[in-house]
Amino acid sequence: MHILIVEDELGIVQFLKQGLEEEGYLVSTANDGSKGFEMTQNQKFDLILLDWMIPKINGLDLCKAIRVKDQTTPIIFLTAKDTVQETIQGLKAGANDYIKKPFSFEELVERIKIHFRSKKQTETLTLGTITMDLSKHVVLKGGEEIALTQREFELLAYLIQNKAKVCTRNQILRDVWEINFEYDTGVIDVFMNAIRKKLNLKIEEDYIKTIRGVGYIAND
Amino acid sequence: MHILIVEDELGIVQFLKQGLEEEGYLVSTANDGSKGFEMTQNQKFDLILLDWMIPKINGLDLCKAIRVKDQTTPIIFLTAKDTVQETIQGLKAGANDYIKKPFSFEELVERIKIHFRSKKQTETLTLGTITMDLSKHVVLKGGEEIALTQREFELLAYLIQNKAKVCTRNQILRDVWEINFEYDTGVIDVFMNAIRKKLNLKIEEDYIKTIRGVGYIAND
DNA sequence: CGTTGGCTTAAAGTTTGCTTAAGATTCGGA
DNA sequence: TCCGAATCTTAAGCAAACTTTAAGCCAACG
Repeated sequence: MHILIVEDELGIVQFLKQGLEEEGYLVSTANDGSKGFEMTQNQKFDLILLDWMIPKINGLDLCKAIRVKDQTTPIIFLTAKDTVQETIQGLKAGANDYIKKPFSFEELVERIKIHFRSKKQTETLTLGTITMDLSKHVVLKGGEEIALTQREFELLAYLIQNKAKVCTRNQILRDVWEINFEYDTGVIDVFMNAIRKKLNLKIEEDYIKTIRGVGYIAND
Repeated sequence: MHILIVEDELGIVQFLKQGLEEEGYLVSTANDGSKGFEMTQNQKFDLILLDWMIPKINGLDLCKAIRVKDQTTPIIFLTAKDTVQETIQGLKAGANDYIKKPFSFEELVERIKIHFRSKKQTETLTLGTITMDLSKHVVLKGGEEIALTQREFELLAYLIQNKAKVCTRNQILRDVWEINFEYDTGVIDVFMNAIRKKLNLKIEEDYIKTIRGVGYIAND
């Protein structure tokens, strides 16, 4: 995940760069608007943090300029405390989110994560000896490929993404089947059965446990 | 964590309420603006979800009205797809965040969590040497896992959540069994017995006391 | 010491989840 | 476009686990 920070205050830049790198992100910086624009045109970033008050080209115009060619990369504005008006303009200009200075670093990270949620698709998930590559749609168990159908794949991915948390039947229906009302015919059971069978889970590797009366839980 | 939902579409309300409750939040609802306003004046919520188009008082005016007395409680707007303009007005009126319909439930939960970050949210309950993790549905006593059934789990959690307060049999029946009329066959006794037995409570660690003629009380 | 309320136990009743198979539905290729 | 295969969904039987009832016993409190 590659983040671009466009900001002129050196202290803030260092603070952000270091913090985000510790979070595992690749971070590039630009200390003025035109430099920032140049960089966005030459390479692809996964997210852009944009200060409002920057030299050469201001944040708002830079945001608009980026949006001419690229409507998808999330842009988060860092706005000064009392410039709600400007924030609003930023949103109009195509920013996805805003965060007011002074902000807590934790909150910023959470905001960033939200915008990465949709990109999570490229991630690989693991559960014990099981590996899933979401982008390639491949499941391996101990290096051997397991053929899963679409729904089976989604269900397994969902459980792993919520590793160590109980997933209720309703939650599963809501998030995997996108059924938003109480309605249980036992589909989930059928799919759990199929997954367990295909993965050939032994007793000593019951990565997916049933919690009677509640739902299911995945755990290494 | 107590969330207020102000929304008139019954389907959405139910969907949100159930989902958020499963996430461990306490949820109250109001189906029009004036009801919503009344509720905010009479009690304190930790977060407010506000639809734009609601009867009696619209979301924008309600937001402004709430902000007269209360500038801190986070307000998240649920806005219709193509009303960016309105979203902006909402932000002006003092909302902290906005989310566009149709939204993914997962994203909503993430947004809510951000606003709760400052407040600590304990997902684990403790009682003496006993620990309960609600999301994992696990009970530990001195590090050792204790297998409880669904009802046993709920009952124990209820007692711990009401630590140091007497829970009458009727309250327990109402809140754990969801029986809202006087009706006692002695089920509670049976479950208390089972819990005490499984937790193997010694005399010197009688975390759960019986109050004869009244009910039960949990205390470290 | 008798009455009341709580504890304990076991058996009956109920629910839940697993499994299987058959009926829909979807999708791709001829 | 139509057909066949793969996938998804429904439904029903069964077994196991859980919940409730009920009855006898015991302890607390007057």
